[in-house]
Amino acid sequence: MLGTVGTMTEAVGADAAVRDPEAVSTFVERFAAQLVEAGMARMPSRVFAALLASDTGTLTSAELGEQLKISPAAVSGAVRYLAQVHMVSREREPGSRRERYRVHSDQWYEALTSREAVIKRWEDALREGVTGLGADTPAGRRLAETLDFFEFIERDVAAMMERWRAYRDEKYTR
Amino acid sequence: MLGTVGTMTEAVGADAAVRDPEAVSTFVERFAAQLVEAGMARMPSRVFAALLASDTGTLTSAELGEQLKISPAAVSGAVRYLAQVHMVSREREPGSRRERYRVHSDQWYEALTSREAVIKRWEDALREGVTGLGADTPAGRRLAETLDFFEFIERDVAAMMERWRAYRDEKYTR
DNA sequence: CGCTTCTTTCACAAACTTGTGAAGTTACCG
DNA sequence: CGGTAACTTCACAAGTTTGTGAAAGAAGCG
Repeated sequence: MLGTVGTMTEAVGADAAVRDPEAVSTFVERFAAQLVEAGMARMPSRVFAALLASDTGTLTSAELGEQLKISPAAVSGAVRYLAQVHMVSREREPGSRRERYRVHSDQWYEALTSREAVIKRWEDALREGVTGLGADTPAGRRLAETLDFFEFIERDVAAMMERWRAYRDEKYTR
Repeated sequence: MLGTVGTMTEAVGADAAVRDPEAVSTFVERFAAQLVEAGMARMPSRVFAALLASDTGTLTSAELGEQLKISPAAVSGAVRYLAQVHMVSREREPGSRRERYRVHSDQWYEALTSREAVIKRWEDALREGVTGLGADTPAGRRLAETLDFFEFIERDVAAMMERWRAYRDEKYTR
């Protein structure tokens, strides 16, 4: 498999030719390393970084495998994860078996910051804790305040993202 | 459930005696599980949750080991990590060999949200990427916008924490 | 000062995670 | 419909991570 592209008829964009692969690789590995440090698994991190550094913001499974020197299986696993957490979306160009993966700025900022599901589950655990330990105990009170904090953050982050969009529109769509 | 409720003579603190260990344990394990899911290692998560659920907000190494059924070595490792990321502080009561670990709300909120070091390193990697790929390339532009986003977030999170403190003071210190 | 109590360090076995080759599945294309 | 390109699933070997017991290291106390 991977019998070197040959036919460039596909992947129409193809201005990619002159990009310095060395520079791309350097960025990909460095940025991925930071994501790993922040807790993300290795392959998803690398795949995501590669997409970020692509000109169109999209890559096919084969391109990812070749660029990162990993098996199709690894690409598949990484992409499944990334799609699940909404950091990339998958598209299939009609009339092809190839899948394309895309990083959509708007979308992944949201995914990154909102982390809503995560916070929601923390809140649930805290709420149970307040009930279980008693809202009138010292520990219960501490948990309640923590819960309060998360609820505050949650509201405020939404507002922050609004401000970001406004700021960006002001700056870029002009 | 609640098997041995018998020995309530220990835990000298007047009202502290009757805390239901079952309820505490349930909270600790559930909350810790959420922390683990969010990327934190297992032992630090459990130790932190136990501190959160304690009445005074402090526990000794021995208490942690007993409550969580882990070795002193495990406690030591977990606490070292938590102290490093400023989620707990260590204190030694004068005239004792016992170390006490404390969760200080103010402090760990900051630790949780600021994540400054992390974001800073992401920004560095992105900045290098913009330079390496060229600020005038499509990919370079994408990285620049991402960098822009992080810089925005960073500024805004600081303001958000201010608002939280104001809100909390309004609510609790009265 | 030496004893005792508590904490930390270290080496290692067990458990888990990761990425792979290979087989299996899906769906375009002729 | 059959061929085949592309993606996914599976079982497993290699590599990490984790938590432990044992030994070493601090530090109050007598």
